[in-house]
Amino acid sequence: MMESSNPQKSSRPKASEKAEAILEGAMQEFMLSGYAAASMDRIATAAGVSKPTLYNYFQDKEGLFIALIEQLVEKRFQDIFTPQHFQEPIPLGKAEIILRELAKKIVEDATNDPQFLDFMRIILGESGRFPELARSFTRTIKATAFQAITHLFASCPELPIDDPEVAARIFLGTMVHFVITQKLLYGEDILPMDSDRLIDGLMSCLTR
Amino acid sequence: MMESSNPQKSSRPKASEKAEAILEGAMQEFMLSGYAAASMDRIATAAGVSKPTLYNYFQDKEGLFIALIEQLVEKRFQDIFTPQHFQEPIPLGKAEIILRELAKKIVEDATNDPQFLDFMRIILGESGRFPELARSFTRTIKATAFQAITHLFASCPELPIDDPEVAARIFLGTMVHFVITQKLLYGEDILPMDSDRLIDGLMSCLTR
DNA sequence: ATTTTACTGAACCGTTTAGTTTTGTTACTA
DNA sequence: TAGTAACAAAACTAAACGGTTCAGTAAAAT
Repeated sequence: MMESSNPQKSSRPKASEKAEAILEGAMQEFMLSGYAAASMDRIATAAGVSKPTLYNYFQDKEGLFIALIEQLVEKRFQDIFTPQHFQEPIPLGKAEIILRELAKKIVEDATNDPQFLDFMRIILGESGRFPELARSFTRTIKATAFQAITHLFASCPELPIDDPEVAARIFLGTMVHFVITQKLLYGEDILPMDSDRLIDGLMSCLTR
Repeated sequence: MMESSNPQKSSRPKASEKAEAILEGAMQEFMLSGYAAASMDRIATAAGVSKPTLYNYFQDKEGLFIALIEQLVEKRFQDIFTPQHFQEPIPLGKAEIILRELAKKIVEDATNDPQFLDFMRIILGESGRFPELARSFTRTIKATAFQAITHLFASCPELPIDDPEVAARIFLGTMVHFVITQKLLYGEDILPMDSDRLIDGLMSCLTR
């Protein structure tokens, strides 16, 4: 009977593949236009799917948007927190190195992955009209990052940190604000600042 | 002849008042709905002005939006930088007090003035589609804040700061990121943190 | 008293929107 | 081979959009 010997052509795609294609099209469109200006027709076209099919997989525009952002939050979460940066125990003397790598990674992510900037823009810009998505982002990504960095500061005797939670806030705040200012708000052209210089100053101010 | 004994009724409002009313209506609508979802009809209604009048004062939706944001950038600039926080020379021993007040002011502004949060959301969320507005914000507000704080760190011998520019980045980054996380992204409910505790830790980490 | 200016309110234009329905085609299945 | 389920393509609805036009009115200037 030879069912579907050729999986790439002429055989019906699986349902999950359709949903994935729709989410991919939605990502393109939502990231390019924002929520309000995004068009369901363009999403369907970008996904290579008809509009009724789109509405068969997702209830409406809002539902598709929420599904997309939730998926992106999870993906970002795994991108950031799967590496071995956050295993215990932290070898003695390694904490500062790990922190420096982490700081560098934040800047590099924002520099090399334009999708990441679009994602930040959407989360921040729509946080008023989609507070639950912002909360999901905060609970999942921000909270985990704070925990990991706090742990890093706390469980390392070589770093005489009075208040590890506050140190984590200073660390993440400095780096995230740097990325927002330089990349999201085009500060690179207006207020140039070498990221290594900032990281050096930040570390020398925290690890002491 | 008794011209216009009653200035509030029956006399034609000045042109500048109309423009102001339109900008006020535009602020309500743009802050509530964002750029794309804002409606020119609703702006005209909110401003108490007919649509042709609206288009008599502003070329189109984009022009009105740009005019509004530019005005808000200037207003915010004056709100923040008119006070006597940034006069020279800095009296000896006053630098740390000024910095603490400034940090407190950032948190209080974000807490008490919901317009400020809406403004941040618009600037960040539309920075991709209106890069010139983001640049204007960066040039006017961010750059001035960096300069002032850098000056504060630099010209005060009691603070042994190696790199005043970096210190300013750490200071502003920590406080702005705190506001973004706690207020814009609802971190207050998820990751509670007392602002005084953060400010204490930040100051003890910077002034040493 | 008359002209000029500024405005309103409503109708209107063409376009676009989210979302639905209808029709035809294609692949799988009994 | 007939039937079914899934799909694309297209047309469609009803509403909203940005922006314009127009007739009429009231205040200001001459």
